[in-house]
Amino acid sequence: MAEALEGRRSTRRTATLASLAAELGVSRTTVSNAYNRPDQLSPALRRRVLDTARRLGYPGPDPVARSLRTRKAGAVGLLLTEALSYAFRDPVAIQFLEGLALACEDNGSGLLLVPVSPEAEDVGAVARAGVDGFVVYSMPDDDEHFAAVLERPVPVVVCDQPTDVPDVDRVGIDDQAAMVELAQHLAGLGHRRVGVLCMRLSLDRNDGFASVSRQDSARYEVQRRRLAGLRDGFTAAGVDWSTVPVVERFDHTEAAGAHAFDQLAERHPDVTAVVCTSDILALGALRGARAAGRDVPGDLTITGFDGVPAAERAGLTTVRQPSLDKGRAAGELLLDRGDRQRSRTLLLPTELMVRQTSGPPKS
Amino acid sequence: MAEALEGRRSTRRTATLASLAAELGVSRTTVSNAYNRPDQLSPALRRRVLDTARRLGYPGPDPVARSLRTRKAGAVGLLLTEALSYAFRDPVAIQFLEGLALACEDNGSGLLLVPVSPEAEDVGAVARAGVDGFVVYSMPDDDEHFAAVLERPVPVVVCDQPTDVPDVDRVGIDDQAAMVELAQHLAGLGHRRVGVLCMRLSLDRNDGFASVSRQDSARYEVQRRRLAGLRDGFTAAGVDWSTVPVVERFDHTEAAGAHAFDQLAERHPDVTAVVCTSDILALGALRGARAAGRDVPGDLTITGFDGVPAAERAGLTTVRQPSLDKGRAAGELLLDRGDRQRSRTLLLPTELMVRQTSGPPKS
DNA sequence: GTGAAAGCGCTAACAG
DNA sequence: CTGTTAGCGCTTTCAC
Repeated sequence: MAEALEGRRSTRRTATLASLAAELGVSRTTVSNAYNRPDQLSPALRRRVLDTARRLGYPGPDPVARSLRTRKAGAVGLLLTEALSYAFRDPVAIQFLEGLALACEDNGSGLLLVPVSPEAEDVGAVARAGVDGFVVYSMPDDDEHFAAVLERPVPVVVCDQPTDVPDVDRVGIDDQAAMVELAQHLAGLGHRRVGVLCMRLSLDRNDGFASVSRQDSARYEVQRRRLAGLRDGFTAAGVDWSTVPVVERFDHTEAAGAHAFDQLAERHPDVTAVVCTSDILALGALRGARAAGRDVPGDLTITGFDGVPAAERAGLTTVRQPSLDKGRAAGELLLDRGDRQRSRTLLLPTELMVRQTSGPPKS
Repeated sequence: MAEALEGRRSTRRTATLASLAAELGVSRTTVSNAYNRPDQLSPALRRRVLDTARRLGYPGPDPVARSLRTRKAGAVGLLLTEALSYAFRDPVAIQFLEGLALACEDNGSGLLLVPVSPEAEDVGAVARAGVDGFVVYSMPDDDEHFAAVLERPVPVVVCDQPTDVPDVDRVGIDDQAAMVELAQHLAGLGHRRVGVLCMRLSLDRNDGFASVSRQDSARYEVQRRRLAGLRDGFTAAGVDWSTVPVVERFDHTEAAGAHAFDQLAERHPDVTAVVCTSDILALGALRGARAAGRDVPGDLTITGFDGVPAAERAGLTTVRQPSLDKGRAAGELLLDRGDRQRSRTLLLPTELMVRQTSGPPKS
């Protein structure tokens, strides 16, 4: 980045507040006031200062120097699970971003997307971010970037995962309870032979079946809890969870969902319901199932999680979560003045959306 | 923002590089080197420095102070047409963002979304952004925020509009030529009675027909050029452009597109083709047309512009533009070292995608 | 209404 | 390999 930006425009690095003051024969204070406290000087003098500034090409107080002095950067840092660019492919993340952006806007704060290189050791980006606080979106347990955030002496708000971090506010949903509810819905319809499609459970790629022990030790708390909710709900309905096939996918795409469905269906052709831990996966599964000639919900039930717009269009039965509200709440939690006593946790409501991809089992 | 972030965590503002050095009995340089130039001191000493830092709760060099000293912020600022949050609703903007994020990632730069309040005078946010350069996405002519960006002594890259800004690089497409091609396609099919749906042409809301003079004086250059392209293309086919109805919409949503279609169809029921200057509008028009019982493309042709995923799914005939590439190119143009001589303009290719919403006129 | 003094916390020559 | 010297550009009491 060093010389990268040494361009045409940047060469006109010219006047400073001090040189302007000298030129005008006034003190630096006065010039500073002209910009920051217009009421502290006569309008005439202020006008003179600003005019001279323009003539000298003085661009106004340097933002970085001001930040150093005032001890505030005017920006919120955002740390994301994946590469920065991935966020713009995931509809849930996009909605979260929109909500967060809204909160920042209201506050006049900038939103700094912290570059987290692919698998980078480069924790440096976190240390180098000039921000007044961090919002951390859905990180795996024991993430080093997150650890780096915690090192910084600024407030932090986590969305979703990980939970139970001392001195850190959090906003999320009750993933486990939401899944219990979904399981009850399906069990109520009569489903007993179910299969599950879930997102990655650890940092190492495992595109295939996930054992119960792998499920329980998942490094992604959200997935762990969603699976736990399904286990609780189905177990209560008399299903032996250890017999329930869970297929994991590292990539979070519809294609992955479709392929995971094939894998599940091949080995367990008898399942009557496929529960997916995300809408994207479910949408893919739906496509895969229909491509395989299955009738949904006629002879197969498929459900998702998240409540993205595409799921609604597809009539997918799913659990809706307020992604945008999570973003806004995270921003507000970070930026809101006031009662910042002990760490707060905000759990937002979810809603089971029964639509057209779930029904009673065929037989 | 001031006290907003004075929280639990932030109170542990403690050691500085200087106090650490004092504690260790070494110079500040040494401590600085421990962080920035590990090769400049013995591993043993470095370890001692780092250990003591941890013990004292020293979080490492303050990013803002470092930025002041090194004269680089490590971040790129992004200025967007609308409120920050709008960007996350527009699929074209999202793709642009993704591309830009990719370029930033590669460079290890942060991406700072500059908060531009709704209709804010608050140009201050631009002045206050600690960034090494700005990417400006599709701004109207004579925008004051953009003007504020130009005041800053840093490099600037504009995407799309406005064009012809001195000393500023630009990336975009040839909107006019792309529309000429589309017009030729439609004229070739035999369409002579056409109608147009376009995005806002100025900052004041005008949800209705736009006169030729309003078209020509549009403050949004992209819309101006797309309309000009249509005019050129259809005029060449013998159409009197002054008779072509152009319906404008301030909001860029499918609902607006559908409603605009109704408005057009009511007053000009005889048009055989509706050309929209964006896919969103076209998707809305398509919905409106079908809701009105029209057969597309049977008795009505509808086209879009942009090439968003939803347009592909809908089989919409449109002009595809490489939104992601534009974002990446903008980032690279800003960050790439090297030949930064005079201002560069990068025009990316577009492609006419003839799909299932265009066909010969009915009669 | 205006100025003087005192750094914010850090890095970068350049000596040693 | 380590320390000295000089600020980066600005804001902010606190007197005048």
